[in-house]
Amino acid sequence: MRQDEDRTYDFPAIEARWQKTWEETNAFRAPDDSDRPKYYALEMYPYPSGRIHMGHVRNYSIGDVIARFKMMRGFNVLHPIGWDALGMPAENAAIKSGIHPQKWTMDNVAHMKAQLKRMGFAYDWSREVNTCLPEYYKWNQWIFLKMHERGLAYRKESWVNWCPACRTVLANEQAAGGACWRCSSGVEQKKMEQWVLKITDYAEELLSGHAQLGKWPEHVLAMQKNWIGRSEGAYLNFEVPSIKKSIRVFTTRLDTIFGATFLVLSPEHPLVDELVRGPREARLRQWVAKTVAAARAKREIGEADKEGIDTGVTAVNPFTGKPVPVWLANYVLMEYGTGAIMAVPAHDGRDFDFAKKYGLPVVEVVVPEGGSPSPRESAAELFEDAGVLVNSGPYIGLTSYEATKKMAAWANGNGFGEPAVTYRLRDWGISRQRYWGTPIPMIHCPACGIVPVPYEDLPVEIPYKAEFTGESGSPLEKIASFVNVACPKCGRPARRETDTMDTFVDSSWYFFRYTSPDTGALPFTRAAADKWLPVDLYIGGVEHAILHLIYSRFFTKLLRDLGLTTLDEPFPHYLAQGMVLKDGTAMSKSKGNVVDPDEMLEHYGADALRLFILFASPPEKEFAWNEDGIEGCYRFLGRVWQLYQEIKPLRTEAEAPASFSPDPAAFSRLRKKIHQTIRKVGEDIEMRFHLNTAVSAIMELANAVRKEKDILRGSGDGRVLLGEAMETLILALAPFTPHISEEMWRGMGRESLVLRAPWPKFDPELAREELAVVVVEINGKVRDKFETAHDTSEEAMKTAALDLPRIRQLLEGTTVRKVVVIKGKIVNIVV
RNA sequence: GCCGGGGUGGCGGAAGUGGCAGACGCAAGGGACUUAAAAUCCCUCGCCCCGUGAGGGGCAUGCGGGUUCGAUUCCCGCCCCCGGCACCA
Repeated sequence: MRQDEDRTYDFPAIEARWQKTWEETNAFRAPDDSDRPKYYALEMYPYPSGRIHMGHVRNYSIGDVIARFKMMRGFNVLHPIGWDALGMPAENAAIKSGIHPQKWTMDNVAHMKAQLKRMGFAYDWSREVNTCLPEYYKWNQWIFLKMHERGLAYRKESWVNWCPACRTVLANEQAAGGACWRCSSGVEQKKMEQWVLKITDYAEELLSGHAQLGKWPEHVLAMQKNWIGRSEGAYLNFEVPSIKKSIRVFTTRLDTIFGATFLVLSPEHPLVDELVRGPREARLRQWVAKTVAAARAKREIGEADKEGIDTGVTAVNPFTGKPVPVWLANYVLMEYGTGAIMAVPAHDGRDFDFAKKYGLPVVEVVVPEGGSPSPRESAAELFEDAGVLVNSGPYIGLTSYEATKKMAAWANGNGFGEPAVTYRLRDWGISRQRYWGTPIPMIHCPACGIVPVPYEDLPVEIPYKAEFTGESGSPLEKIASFVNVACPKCGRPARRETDTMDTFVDSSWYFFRYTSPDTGALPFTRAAADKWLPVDLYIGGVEHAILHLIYSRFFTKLLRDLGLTTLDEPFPHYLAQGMVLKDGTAMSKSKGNVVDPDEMLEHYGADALRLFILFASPPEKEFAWNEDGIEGCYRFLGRVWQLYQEIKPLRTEAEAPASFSPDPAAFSRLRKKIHQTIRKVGEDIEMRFHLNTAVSAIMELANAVRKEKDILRGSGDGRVLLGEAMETLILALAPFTPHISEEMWRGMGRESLVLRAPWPKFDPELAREELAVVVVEINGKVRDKFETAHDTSEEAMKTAALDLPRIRQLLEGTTVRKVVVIKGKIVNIVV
């Protein structure tokens, strides 16, 4: 760790000075009425947990480079920030230390805001959004009421994911893998009534919308696609004569229907109650009760052994007319499809395992083209692909594809089935039994039922006075003044809903609010949204690939259908930033490997920290922290500062000493480097987002200046060029290290801010190498090289190559069989 | 199991389109300055071999094949690592 007296440049003073200037001049304000083209740069807003961490620093540094670069490119840049300020940590802090969630949150916001300012991020703070303020969450409630009107918000009793540690319900997305997304506790299953948003209405569009997301990382789209889980197939009804009802199944393999030797229902299936009646009822009911409980518990951990029981009832296979036994088993999920399946053990590993265990028949009905049925010993040997049908009555010989089509038509025509599409995606449960969230604006009236809070009564504010005991149940339930309310319909005493909303509701539309943060009439104004959206570049951690990013897409489509926007997709370009690691794992308090940004700011300053975090690794890759790296970037800035100190006075000094003569080679080398750097840095930032290589190109320019400066300072032309090189260096650094860049820009005699300076232009002619280096290979191995004009003909290149002394020597005694010449690049001699 | 993404020096990483592999930085070693240290500056730096030296040669982008005058890049087959989903019918 470096000592203060070692500073090669006074970053504390420089950074403070420019942060003050930016603030005083509202330098980052994005006017709504500018003629310049708009650019909306957005990074995921933070949860105000207390302090910013390196993940934030990385995320926001990447976004800041883009925002500042676009400003220099002449765009009217909207670069806002805000706070995802509702959520459980605030409430947990209240339980632990007695600080009110509001105070805790607002104090954290104040602290983190100061930290972000010390990083020098170019935010338009006039658009700051804070979701824990009633003026924000009022609109969560407003949107919820609109959804309720349209039947998109409804109440549902169901098994829900329950986190015992957080003591609240979780959405499926938040309980992926059976673990709470926030605290990693094992999730339990509980039957509860809760509020649900009908995201499944948009399942198809969320999937087809991917076509518009060409600038998203492949794997994020894959994850979403997976999550939505679209599945094409058919519903098919099996008559059960004994109860005069039919069992409906969903299958994607209608072509295997002749091999459906039994049906399996989930023990939670609604027909179970009827099916179990009869002589074995007691035993069956006991099995069902046991299995439901066990399955609920086991599903958290993973795979359970397949267990089942025969109901003794038979259904009729509608294609064969033959009876098939109806079983109940733990491996069929009530949540997916219809909760019942037709089991085809010959072509499905799970059904096969089950059939083997209980001695059920296996009938092979599909074989590979040219193949024939053969006994299979294990699930791994099964033929599970599409093929050609056998043992399938009138469909024998058809391909799976043809058979599926004909069978679907036949089932449809005879009224016992139809084509269908199902999704894995399920509706979004948003009820949370917590205090520090948006109150769901509903009232339970004994007479009128569930009544929405009238729009004019919004917001339903979170009551300030509450008890935070950590006991089960929401603190809101115990606040009489909150709970007791007159029914808006009949005026009689009623109870207010005490569930609050999942905070992912807040973050599903905050990017709209930034466009008109002060409007009181609607969540946002149509004009502002139309002007600024979509977000041109959205940057954030890939951990939100399915949660936040799918909810936001859903809300955008919903808001569109409410007429508030015309937008289909909010984020056409998403840059998934990689994780910040140390010692091979993610930084986290529990692992004790956290590097505090404040400490780095203290020792190296914001510019060095920003530069390092951008230089060490490309944005989408993981970034491994190491202290020596930031040391190196700090040293680099020190060298730039030295160059600036040396070059600055050359501009104003008298004529260059005549005793030196200009060195034309050095002059054109540096001039070329200047133009190449402008091109490379601009392209790396704008086209490829390769910020690490942009930084290395800037370093190369600095190295070139250092190397040539002592020769060039001897002539007037050389001095002018050195000044130009220094200014290029400053401009190129400006998006990365804005403070030191402003300081040097001012020092070079420039009046306006460097962030207002236009990004420099390069001259392609000057950026071009004047001579091409031609590599000469013999049998693909480099043997020599020579320089020549770019437009040297292939014939001349060949002659020149064969004439090189070294090549002539090496070719002695061999026969040249072939010579491959690529203009301006290579001559490969094959012998 | 399925779906995605990766394997390049001691390390982080470069190499838009098949054409000099290892840019830039870190670490390391040597040197200058210094009473000394820090800071700073200069030089060396993929591995192996031959040569006293200048220099020369071979091997190298996870492994094995293929296409090509030429492959880190394209194709086929394996191995390993990371991420996501996981009884989804």
